[in-house]
Amino acid sequence: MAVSWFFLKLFLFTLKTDYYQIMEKSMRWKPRTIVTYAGGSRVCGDQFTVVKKKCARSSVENENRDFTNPKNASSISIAVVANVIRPKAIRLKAVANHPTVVALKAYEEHQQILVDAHSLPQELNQVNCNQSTLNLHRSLSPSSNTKQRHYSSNYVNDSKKTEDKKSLDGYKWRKYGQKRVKKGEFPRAYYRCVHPACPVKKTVEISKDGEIAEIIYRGDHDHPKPSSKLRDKAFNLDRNGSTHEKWMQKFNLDGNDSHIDIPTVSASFITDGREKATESVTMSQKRKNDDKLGDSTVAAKSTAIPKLMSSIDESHEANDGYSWQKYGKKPLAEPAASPVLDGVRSCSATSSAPLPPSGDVSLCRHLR
DNA sequence: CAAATTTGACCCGCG
DNA sequence: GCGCGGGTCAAATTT
Ligand SMILES: [Zn+2]
Repeated sequence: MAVSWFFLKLFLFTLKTDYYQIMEKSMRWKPRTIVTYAGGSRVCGDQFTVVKKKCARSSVENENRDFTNPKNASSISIAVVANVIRPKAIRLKAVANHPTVVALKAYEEHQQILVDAHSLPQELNQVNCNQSTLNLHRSLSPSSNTKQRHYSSNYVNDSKKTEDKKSLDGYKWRKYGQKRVKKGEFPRAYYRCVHPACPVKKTVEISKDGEIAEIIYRGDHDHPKPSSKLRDKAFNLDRNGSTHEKWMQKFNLDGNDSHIDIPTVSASFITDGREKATESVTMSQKRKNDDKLGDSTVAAKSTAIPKLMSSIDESHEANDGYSWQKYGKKPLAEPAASPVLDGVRSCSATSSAPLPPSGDVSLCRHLR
């Protein structure tokens, strides 16, 4: 009872909290020593070791892409984990038929040009839950063996022609792994920013039915967000063409980059369950073991990094506008009769370190 | 050929 | 000590 009340309170608080505020805070991650890998490069601390990779050819089946079904794109969900109080998180779910969402949907249709999902105007991106979900799907569903891409009809003309593969968040990522988590119910993809030496990583997760999408950002970009000419162009075009205003007006959207209320309907805590300060040691240790490159400068000086989860991810450039590259993937489907899936190490050692000064209650989880 | 993904194997903290 | 769970690695593939 008490707990419920508490949650209710928190929920109400959340409703009042400006979405942007949350996101902004959430993006203020703590810098830390990094041990990242980008493409064939490995970055340890300030060092940069490049590891060349070979190439090969063949075709591999991947039936783990069911969740990319376009029909799932219709579901709108937003998950934002904010460490409001502490390294706890809050999950927000958007109302599917909220005016804003509807407007966005209409706006999309209105877009004659099949603008890449990544190229929508920023203010729209920031609240386009539906699109966000879409993007998630795409993000998690690279071309399948059937060479088919399950993109929404609105975005068929995909990013392949955009200057890069930036996600809505404005950054470029490289996938480096994918796993089934939570009893295999949810596929989770791991991405890291492709920017050299950038420590930021993010994990994207969606439920089987595609209703819940979560994005967890970890780390802090140490570089500016790459610009998106295409997006800017599309935005300006429309804006200058008067249609922009019309639409914005019609749907009561704020034409400026000001705040747009996110239709929140539910909130729940997400406990990490691993909020102990243990990463510092374990991380460097693990690295020492793992690093065959002989890096030992991994001073994993970690301080608790709150966790941020948001399906708005790609829709909120201000938060993560960096570039990422995929550099791995995990099996999603039941490895039929296949050997037990190997476990995966958990490194999300989050600590309960004090919150950042500036009242930075944010959300992020420590990055190792 | 290079860059990006896919994937099964690894690693490791934790219960 | 054992196994699970989750994050990464890195060779194999795909683009
Ligand atoms: Zn970055």
